[in-house]
Amino acid sequence: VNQPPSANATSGRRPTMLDVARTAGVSLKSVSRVVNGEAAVRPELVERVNAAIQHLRYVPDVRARHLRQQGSVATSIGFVLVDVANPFFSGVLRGIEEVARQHDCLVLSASSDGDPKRLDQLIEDFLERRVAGMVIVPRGSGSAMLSSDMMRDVPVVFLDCEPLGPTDHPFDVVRSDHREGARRMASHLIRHGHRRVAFLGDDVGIFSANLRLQGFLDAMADALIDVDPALVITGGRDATEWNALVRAWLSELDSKPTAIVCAQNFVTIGTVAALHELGLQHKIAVVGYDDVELAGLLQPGLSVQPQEPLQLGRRAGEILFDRLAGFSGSPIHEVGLPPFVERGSGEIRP
Amino acid sequence: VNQPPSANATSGRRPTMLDVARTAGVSLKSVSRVVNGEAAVRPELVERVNAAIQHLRYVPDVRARHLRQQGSVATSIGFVLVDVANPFFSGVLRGIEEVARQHDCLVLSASSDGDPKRLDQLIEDFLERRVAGMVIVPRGSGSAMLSSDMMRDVPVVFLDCEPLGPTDHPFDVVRSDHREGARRMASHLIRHGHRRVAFLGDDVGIFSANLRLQGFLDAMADALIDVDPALVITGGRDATEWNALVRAWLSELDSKPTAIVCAQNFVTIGTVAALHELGLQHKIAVVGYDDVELAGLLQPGLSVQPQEPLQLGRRAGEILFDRLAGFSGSPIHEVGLPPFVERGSGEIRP
DNA sequence: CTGAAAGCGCTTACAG
DNA sequence: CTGAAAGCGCTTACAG
Repeated sequence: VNQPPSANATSGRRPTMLDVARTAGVSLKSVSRVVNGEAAVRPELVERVNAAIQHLRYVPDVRARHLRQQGSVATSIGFVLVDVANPFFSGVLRGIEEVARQHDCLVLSASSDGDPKRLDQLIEDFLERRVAGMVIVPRGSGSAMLSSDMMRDVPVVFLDCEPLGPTDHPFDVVRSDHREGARRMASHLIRHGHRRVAFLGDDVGIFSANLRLQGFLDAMADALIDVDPALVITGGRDATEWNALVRAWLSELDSKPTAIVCAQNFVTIGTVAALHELGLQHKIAVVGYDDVELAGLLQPGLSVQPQEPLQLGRRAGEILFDRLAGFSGSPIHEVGLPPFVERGSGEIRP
Repeated sequence: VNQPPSANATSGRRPTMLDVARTAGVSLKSVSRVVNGEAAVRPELVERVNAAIQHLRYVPDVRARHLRQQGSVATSIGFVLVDVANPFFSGVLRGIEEVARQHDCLVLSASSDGDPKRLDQLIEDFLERRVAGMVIVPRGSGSAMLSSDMMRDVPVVFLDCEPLGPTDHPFDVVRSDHREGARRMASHLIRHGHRRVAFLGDDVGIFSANLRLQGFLDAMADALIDVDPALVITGGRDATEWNALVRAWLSELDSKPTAIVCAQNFVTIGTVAALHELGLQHKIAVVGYDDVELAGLLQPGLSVQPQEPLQLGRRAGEILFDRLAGFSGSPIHEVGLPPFVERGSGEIRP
């Protein structure tokens, strides 16, 4: 697409360090010294080399550099997330990126869509590229990678989820307190007089979704309320599906819920839209896990249990780079939860 | 963090192809053949090699592979965006990622925050990692990279923006029709009876923001309306800043606008919040560039000129891989615009 | 069908 | 302060 530079020795291929050395009339090693900013080089040589670099538009090849250096410096890390188009994950990515930048490190990211095969494939892809470390959202049970020792020598921080299964894992974890968050949401509704409280969320095969359901059940049990199985719904994939699902569900139901716990941002968006379309937004109380843009401007305002995606990403990044710097303490388990936000929808009484 | 595998020859370092060859009792080249799925290998050898690979948990090093292969296959591409936490850009990233996946290619992405120095730094970082191609949002005037021939041999697709300046560039472009979109928004408001129409947007030093302002001015000129400079505001950085800015601006203004064009998603969110907080949401008409989550559930619903981030990303990715496959037609300029969406806020009359 | 040698672009370890 | 040689982990080009 672009034109090659004015005639020089490197027609076609990119100039190499040897090309620079020849142009500058010095040895390969001297160029290497200049490129890496090593002190002990005669200023006049530095001049000549830099001139040659400028003239040839030489850009060093970090892949070649690291082939010999082996893993001495981190040049890129990997982030396996579920879907980068979900604002929760893109917020986390931004947080990781900020920490990586401080270490002159770039982030390779990819969406697994919760498919364990794809998750494993991506982890392998990252290993093949020799990322210095990985942040992984291990959603998708049955991952072979997570249980193998394939990732030895590569620090891993689990974010948002942990692998399911009985065995403990040796990795660091950064996530919100899914169980306590959901418990808090449900008991908030119960405290406002509700007993027919519904739970809408992702498949319970998902670590975070499972804990959130547990938290919901905790609150119901604490209040001695029997859970009506007809009020526990899972399986929507996006906001559009949840909208349709909620409308069908509410219209078929004999005894409607007076309050709903939405366990995730897309669930919340679909459900709130459904309630508005049915004209029930002032009748049925709703609380959502994850904050949503414009939530405060709805009528009623949407009460939520927020997460702090940017902060989660930063912490995961910091821990990862601590590991890369040699920190070898026992696995870190950072499980936090910002305060619940009341905006109206969660304070509707039955 | 993790334990090394049971005793084998590669204590400490990752196993190499040579380790596999020794374990399997074959030559280096035979392992290479098996790893790359070349046909002409005796089945029994394939067995032995695969067993050794399993045993050692060997993962090939693609960086070493490509050192010799040079740019024959694309293993990663770069995406320089403005802010991955902005849903517009994360949607685009998702679209690029989908196309890259079809080519077994990973995406390296990074946020420039619109800083030209950072933009140049990121482009250089990507070149150093020898990405096969790049999608770039060239926001930030004064980039040296974009005007140099530093990127020769590396296909580049510009997304959302193009470099500012008099000179033409030889790169492909995928973006929405900023000027026409904004013209449409303003003339929609004018058609509903407004003459005091305000424009709130990013700095005019930004390609897209500039065009959107032009489109606004086009519509005003077409309607023979003089633009009041007090009604053209730029400079907010995020929704929170825009909210404060709009409230201050509206309270200081003698003659308020009856309608507002918000040129970007964060501008829209901040402005709509400000109007709601001032109780003016039914008094002043608003239209926004970019669709926003929950926009349809507000009172009144938010009318927008949407973009299709996923689609933009996909097209940029497709064009990039066409170039990588050898397509050498003249630069592609894809400038599209989905239909305007009426939801109420843009149809308020003065 | 299999393998020994040279080379990709750089760094390390060593000698001057 | 400078450079020639060996090597990082793989592939290419060639010979058998």
